[in-house]
Amino acid sequence: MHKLGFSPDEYTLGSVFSGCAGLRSVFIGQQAHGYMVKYGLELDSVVSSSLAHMYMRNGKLRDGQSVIRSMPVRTLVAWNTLLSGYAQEGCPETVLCEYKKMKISGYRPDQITFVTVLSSCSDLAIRGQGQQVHAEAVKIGASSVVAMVSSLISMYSKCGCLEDAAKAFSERGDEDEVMWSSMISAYGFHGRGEEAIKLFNTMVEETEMEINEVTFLNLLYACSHSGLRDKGLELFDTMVEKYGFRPSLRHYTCVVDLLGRAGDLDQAEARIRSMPMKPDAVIWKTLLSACSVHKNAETAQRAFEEILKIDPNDSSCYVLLANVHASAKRWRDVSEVRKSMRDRDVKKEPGVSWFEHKGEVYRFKMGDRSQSQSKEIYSYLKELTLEMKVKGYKPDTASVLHDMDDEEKESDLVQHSEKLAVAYALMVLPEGVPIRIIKNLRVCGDCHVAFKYISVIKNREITLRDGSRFHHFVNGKCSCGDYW
DNA sequence: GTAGGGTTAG
Repeated sequence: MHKLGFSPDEYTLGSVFSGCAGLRSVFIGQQAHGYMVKYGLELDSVVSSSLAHMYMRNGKLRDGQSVIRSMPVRTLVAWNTLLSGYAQEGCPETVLCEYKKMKISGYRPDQITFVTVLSSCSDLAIRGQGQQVHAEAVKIGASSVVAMVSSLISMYSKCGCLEDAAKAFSERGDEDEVMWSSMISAYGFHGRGEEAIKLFNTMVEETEMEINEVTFLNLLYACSHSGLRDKGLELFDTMVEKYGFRPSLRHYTCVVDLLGRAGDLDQAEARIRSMPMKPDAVIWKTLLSACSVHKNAETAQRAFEEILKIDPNDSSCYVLLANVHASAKRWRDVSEVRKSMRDRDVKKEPGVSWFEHKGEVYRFKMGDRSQSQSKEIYSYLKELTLEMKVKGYKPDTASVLHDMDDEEKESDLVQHSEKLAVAYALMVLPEGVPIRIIKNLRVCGDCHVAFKYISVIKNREITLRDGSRFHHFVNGKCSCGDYW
C-alpha cells in the first residue's frame, strides 16, 4: 500500500499497530509511529491507544506510557491499555496503583478493567482486593460475563479459596471452554487431580465444547501436581492420538514433570532429548528439580549444564544443583557450586513471604529484622518452636544448604521468611481467623513440616501459596499430601 | 481501526 503511494489514515495505522502488537514487531511499529506523526494523527485517541498497546506488548513500557500521557483526552480504553500493559509485563502492583488513580480521576471501570485488575490480584494472591473488585463488578452487573467468571475462578483459586472458585463456576452454567479450563486449572492448583479429570470427562461426554491444547495443558498440570503419573501420560497420548494436537514445548514440560516427580528421571531426560523442538531452560529446570527430589546428582549435573548453555545468567539452577549435593551431604560439591556462583556474580533470588491484613500487606524477607516488632516476632517463634518440639517436631536440618552444626542449622531455619510471616500473622490476627501466606519461591521442606505442627498447636487453618501451588494445613495435615 | 478471561519450571 505504501509502495503504491497510498497515504495511511487513522484506520490504516490502527490496524498496523494492532498487527505489530500481535507479531511483536516493534521495529515496523516504530516506523508506523513515524507516519502517525508525519500525517498529524497524533491526537486521535483510538490510534494512540493502539500505538501504546503496541509498545507495551513489546516490553516498551515507557514508550507506551508516554504515548498515553500525551493524549489530550484520556479514554477508558487508554486506561485499560495502560493497565493491561502493566499486567502483561508482570507489574501487578502498578496495575492496582493505577487502577486506584483511574477511579479517583472519575473513570468508571468496565468489565475489561475488572478482568485485568482481577488477574493482578491473582498474581499477588490478595483475596481481599480481589473480592472488592468482584463486588464492584456485581454492582454494575458485569460479574456474570463469561470472561469475568473465568477471571474470578482463577483469582479465587490462586488466592486459596477453591470453594469460592467452584461457586463462581457453578453459578454460570455456560458451555465456555475457557471457563471450564479455568476450573480444571483451579483443581490442579490445589492438588485435586481426580476432580480435574472428572470435570474434563464431563466436558467431553456431556457438552459440545471444543477441547483445545490449553485444556490439556491444565489437565496434565493437574495430574503432575497430584501424583497421577500414569493418568497424565495416558491423557498426553489421548491428546496426540485422539485429538490430533501436536504437543507444544509446554506439554512436553508437563510430561517431563510427570515422569520426573514420579522418579523416572532417565525417561524424563530421554523425552527432552527426543522431542521435536529445541528444549528451553524451563524444561531442563523441571528435570533438575525432579533430580533434587530424587537425589540424582549425575542427571542433575547434565541438566545444570544444559540450562547454563541456554541462559548463563539463571540463578535458580545453581540453587537446585546445590540442593542435590546438600541432600547427599556432599559439602565439597556444594561449596564448589557456591564458588562458581560467586565467580560468575550470580545472585539467588531472595525468599519473600507476605500476607494481607486490613488492607495492608506485611512482607518478610529471609532473616528479616526490619520490622518494628522484630524482637517480639523472633521470641514468639522461639517459644513456638519449643512447643512444636514437645509435640514431636524435629527441625529438618537437611533443608539447610550449608555445612554447619545442627544448632546453627536450626537457627538458620527459624529465619525463613514463611516462618516469620506465620508468626506475625499469629500475633496480629484474631483467634480462629484462617491465615493466608504467600511466598515467592517454593516452600522449604522444614517449613512445610513446621506449618503442620502449627496448624495443630494453634488450632488454625493455614494456607500457604508458594511459587507453584497451594498448601492447606488443617489439623496437622497438608492438602498436597506431601507430594509437591 | 484500540483494551480483557484459562497456559509449563524454580
